[in-house]
Amino acid sequence: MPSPSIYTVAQRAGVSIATVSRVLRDSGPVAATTRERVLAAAAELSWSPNRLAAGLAARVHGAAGIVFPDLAGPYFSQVVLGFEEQAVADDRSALILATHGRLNADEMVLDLAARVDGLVVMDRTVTDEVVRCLEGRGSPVVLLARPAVGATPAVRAESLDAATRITAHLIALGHTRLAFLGDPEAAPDVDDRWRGFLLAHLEAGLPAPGKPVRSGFVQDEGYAAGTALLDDAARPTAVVCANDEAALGVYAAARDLGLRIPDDVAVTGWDDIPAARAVTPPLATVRQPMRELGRQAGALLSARIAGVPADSLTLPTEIVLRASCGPPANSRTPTNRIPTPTRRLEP
Amino acid sequence: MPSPSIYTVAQRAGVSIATVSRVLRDSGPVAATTRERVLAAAAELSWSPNRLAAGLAARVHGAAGIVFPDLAGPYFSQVVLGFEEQAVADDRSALILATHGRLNADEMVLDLAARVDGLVVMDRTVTDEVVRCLEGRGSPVVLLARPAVGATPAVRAESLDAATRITAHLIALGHTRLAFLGDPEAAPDVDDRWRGFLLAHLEAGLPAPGKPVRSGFVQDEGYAAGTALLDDAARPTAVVCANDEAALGVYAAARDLGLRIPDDVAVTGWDDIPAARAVTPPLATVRQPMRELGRQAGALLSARIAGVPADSLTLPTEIVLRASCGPPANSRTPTNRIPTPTRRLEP
DNA sequence: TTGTATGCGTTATCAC
DNA sequence: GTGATAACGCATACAA
Repeated sequence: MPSPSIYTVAQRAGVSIATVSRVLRDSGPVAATTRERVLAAAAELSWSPNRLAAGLAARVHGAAGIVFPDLAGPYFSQVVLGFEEQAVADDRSALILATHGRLNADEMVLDLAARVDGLVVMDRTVTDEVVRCLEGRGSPVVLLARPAVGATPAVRAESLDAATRITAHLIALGHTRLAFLGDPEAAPDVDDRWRGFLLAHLEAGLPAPGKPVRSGFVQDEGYAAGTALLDDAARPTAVVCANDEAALGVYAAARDLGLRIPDDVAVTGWDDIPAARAVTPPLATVRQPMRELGRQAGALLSARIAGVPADSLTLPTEIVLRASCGPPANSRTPTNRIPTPTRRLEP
Repeated sequence: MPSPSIYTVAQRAGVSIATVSRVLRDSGPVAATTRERVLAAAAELSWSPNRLAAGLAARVHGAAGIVFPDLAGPYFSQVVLGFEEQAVADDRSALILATHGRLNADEMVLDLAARVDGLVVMDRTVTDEVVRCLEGRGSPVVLLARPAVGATPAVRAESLDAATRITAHLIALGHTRLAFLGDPEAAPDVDDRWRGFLLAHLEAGLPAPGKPVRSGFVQDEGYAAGTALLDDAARPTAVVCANDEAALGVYAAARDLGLRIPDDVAVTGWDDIPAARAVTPPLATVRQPMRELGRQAGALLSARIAGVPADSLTLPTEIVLRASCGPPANSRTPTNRIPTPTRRLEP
C-alpha cells in the first residue's frame, strides 16, 4: 500500500490539494471548518508531506551540514552538538560528514552540498579551492577553526594569544626548557598555539625552543609522543600540549616513566574537557567554548542562507590554571602572577 | 543566475535529458563519444543533479538518521561516528538528531523520519509507540541500546552478565559493602548493569545492596553523587559506576575527600574510554564496542531498507581489570582469580 | 543508441 | 475562501 499523498488527503477531506497545502503550511486563508476537515483527514491517514517534493517545489532543503575530520574526543563532539542545536532551532535537519582524511573528501563534500542549504566546514577537511567551488555553486559556507576564505566567514576561538600567555606563565614559573606537543600542520588552531608558544619565548628573551613534538589529538598519540619526549635525560621541564587528550597521554607517559607532575614535568593542555579536572593533578588548560563554536557557526550559516552577509567571528578563550603547571620543586620564581587579563584558578 | 538543471546540460551537450541521466547514473547504454560530451557539458556548468528531484523521482532519500539523547562523552560520539561510517559506506548521508529529553522529541523524530530512508533510535529517546508508528508509516527502524520492539530489531552490547562478573570480582576481593552509581531508569543498558550488580550479590549470598545512587552520565553528576555517597562513615568500600565518566567524577570526589583509590574505595566504570587509562590509578571498567555498535546498527538498518529482514544483535563486552579495583588494604581474600571467561588485565 | 513523455508530491500563482 | 494548474528537476518506461 503506497503511502498517502496530498491528493489522498484532499480527496478524503473533499477539498483541493491547494487547500490542503494551505492548512498545512498555514499559508493563505482557510475556513475554520475546512481546516478541521483537512486536519482530520491527514490524521486519519497519518499523512505527512513528502519532504522531497516539498523541498523541490520550495527550492529549499531545510537542512544544514557540517564537515569535520573525525568525531574523536569531546572537542568535535561538542562542536557538532552545538551545530545540531542551532540547526534544530532554525528548524533544519543536521547532516554530518566525517572525512577521516579520506582522499575523496572533496567529492564527498560536494555531494553533501547538493542536499543541504548550507555547510559548515571545519579544519582542513577540504581545500580553499573546494570552498570557493561550493560558494560558486550557490552553497553558503561557514568555516570553523580555520581562516576565512574570501567572503566566506570563519568562526574561531582565540588561540595565539592564549598560547602565548599560558607559555609565559610557565616561563614566569622558572621553566626554561619547554616543549610543544602537537602537530601545527594538523590544524590551523594548533598552528596558532605553536606560534604563541614561540612568541612567548621571544618575548621572554629565551632561546627559540626546539621543533614541535608531533602528535595527533588522541590520547594514544600523546602517550607515544610524550614517552619519546620524556624518556631522555635532557627532557623538558614543561610540556605545552595542543589539546587535553594528548596531555592525558603525556600523563600516562610520565607515570610509566616514574615522573611526577608537576614536580618533574609541568603539563598544560587545551580545551578543558571534563577529564582535565578528574586527573591527578588536575590539568591546567585553555578553555574554549566548544559547543558555542558549533552553535555560532550554525547561526552564521543560517544568516548566510537567509541572504544576510555574515562577518567572521572569534570567540574568547580562557586560561584555566590548575596544579599540573604548579611551580616546579626548584622554582626560582615563587610568584604566581599571571600576565594575562582573563584567567581562572581551579580548583 | 539560476543553477543549471539537467535540461541545461542536455541542451549544451546536444542530447536529451534521458541521455544525461543515463550517463550520470550509468543506467542504460550510451555511446562513448556521447558520454564524453555530456560529461564535458556537466563539468563546464559545474552541474550536479538536484538530490531533491532525484529522490522524488526515485522515491528514495539516500539518507539515514540516528536519534540519540545527547552527544556528551565518548560513548555517544563513537556510536554516532560508527553510524556515520556505515552510512557513508552505503552511499547514504547521515542525519543526526539529539533529543536532549525535549518534550516534543516524538514529533521531531517523526519529522526526521520523513526525510530519511530509515532510522536508528537510541535509548529511550522515544516511546515504543512511536517506534511502531514509524514502522507503520513505512520507515524501517533499528533500535540501539534498547530492547527490540515487535519486529523492530535491536543492537546492544551485553551488559547484565558483565555487570554480574565485575561485581563478583569485587566481592571475591573481599568487598561486602558495594554501591551502584547510576540511574537504572535513565537507560535500558544501565538497568541491565544494575540488575547484574544485584545478581552478583545474590549469587555470593550477600545481603541485597542499597538502592542505586542516582547519577547521570556526565562527570559532574558523578562527582556530586560520589561526594554524597563517600562523605559518610558508613561509606561503601567499592563503587560500581554505570559509566566511565561518572566514575571519573567519583575519582575527583574521592580526591577532594582525601580518600585513596583503591585503598579506601575501589571504583569501576563502564565503556573503557581513553581517559580510563590516563587517570591514576587506571580505571577498571567494562569495554563495549561503541563504534561497532553504531556501525552494526547502521548495517542492520541498511538491510531493512533493502527489504531484508534483520535479527537483533548483541555484541560482546570485555572486562578490563585495572588498579582502581585492586585488592583493598585489608583484603581478606588475597586471590586475584577472576570468575569470568573474557577478561583482560592492564596495564 | 537515443529521444519522448509521464510521473514523483509539493508549492504557489492565478483565476473564480 | 477555494480550486485548477503550472512549475520544481529528475528517473524511467516506452518508442524510435
